[in-house]
Amino acid sequence: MGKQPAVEGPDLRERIVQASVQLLEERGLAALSMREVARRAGVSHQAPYHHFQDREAILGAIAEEGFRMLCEAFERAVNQADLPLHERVATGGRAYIEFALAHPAHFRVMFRPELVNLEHCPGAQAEGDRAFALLRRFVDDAVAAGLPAVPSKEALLLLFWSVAHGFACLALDGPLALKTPDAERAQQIHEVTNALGTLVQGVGARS
Amino acid sequence: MGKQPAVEGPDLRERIVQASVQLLEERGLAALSMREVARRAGVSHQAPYHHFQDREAILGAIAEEGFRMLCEAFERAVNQADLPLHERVATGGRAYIEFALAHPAHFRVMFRPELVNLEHCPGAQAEGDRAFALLRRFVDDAVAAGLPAVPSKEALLLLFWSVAHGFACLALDGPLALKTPDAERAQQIHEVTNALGTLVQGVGARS
DNA sequence: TGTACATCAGTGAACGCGCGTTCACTGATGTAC
DNA sequence: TGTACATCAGTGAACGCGCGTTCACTGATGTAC
Repeated sequence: MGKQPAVEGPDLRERIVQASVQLLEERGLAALSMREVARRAGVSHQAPYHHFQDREAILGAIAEEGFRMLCEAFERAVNQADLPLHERVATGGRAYIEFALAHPAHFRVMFRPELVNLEHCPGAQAEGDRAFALLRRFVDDAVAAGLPAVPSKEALLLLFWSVAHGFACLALDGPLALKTPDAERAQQIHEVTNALGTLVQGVGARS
Repeated sequence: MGKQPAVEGPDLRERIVQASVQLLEERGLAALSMREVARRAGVSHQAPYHHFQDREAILGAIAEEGFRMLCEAFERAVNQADLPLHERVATGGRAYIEFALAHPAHFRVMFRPELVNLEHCPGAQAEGDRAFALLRRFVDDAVAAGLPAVPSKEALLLLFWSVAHGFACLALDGPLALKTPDAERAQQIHEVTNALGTLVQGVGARS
């Protein structure tokens, strides 16, 4: 029971998501219509409606996939061999930024509630919460390792998040996208995350 | 020569910009069409074309206005009475964030080159450069006041910018927009900017 | 001073286009009896 | 084992809508002579 009927090629649902991501990266949000997606996936313009109620549902699936990838990348980076605290902070930020630059379409969709109301997309909501929990644990660990929680853990969390998120936005869509040649981007990421690490180190954490 | 013909009410050009900002704040980018803007400004759907070639030109005018406002707000905040360095850093960040939250439509348009190619909008380009120059001078002053330029001035500039920009994005469009009630927003802004100030202070700058 | 012409902001009808949406259909798979 | 029915992914024609764009027009202001 519930066995799927045979489908030619990979799952159409998955193909639609892939086509949407590709479309977003090439031509941006405004170009993402149900009809264009169907065209890209090589099916009739009605086919996508069997898998997604509307555009927002497709964006929700992309956001879910994005949060899952971000969780993986962040966890992998942070759980590396025992690093000193300031390097762990720099590494975590780097993982976030590199994820954003490697998956621009996912990243843009994940953080715009006007596009994807997460309440309509329980899967994306859950993955987003998981990512947030990882970040919270990261800060907890940092404080346990000697970082003073000044003025509060919440503020530190927001500070770390803001640095990584802000740089990602500036590099992805902001003026940095034009000002900095791609060749210097990696260097720039290292410098900014190291600057944050240095500040963290300076504030008195030596673990 | 070149004297403008009489116009009923305020300049139509200005009314179109205002209507566009209002439309962006109420219904977002996707709702901004030339026809809808004309409707809001109370003129025929062709009238806006006498002042703006297309949608991008309107967005360019909004970006220009936004950069001008940001320059004003930032300059006012930073040139206040002599503050110790760490407070000057916190104040600068606060000005940036508060500008973004007070003028969401302007802010969103200013930092998306896919929407407004600044090369097509020399006015916006110039104001943007001016804002960037202010930021550069802000960092120069901080370094002159004792902040170690580690690993480089560029990196410090990007770090400060990223913190303020990242928080603004998260609060405006990101998950923070939903998670944090408006009443706590001001407190949150203070905490984050103070956390940055504390780090700056800890790194050895005492001016 | 008047006359004739140029300029320019704004109007309103008409067009073709891509969109979301509705609807009747096809054809394969699964299920009841 | 067969027959009859249900389900469900995908098709393709048809619709009304808002959009950008083209075009001929109006009416006020400015300019040449």
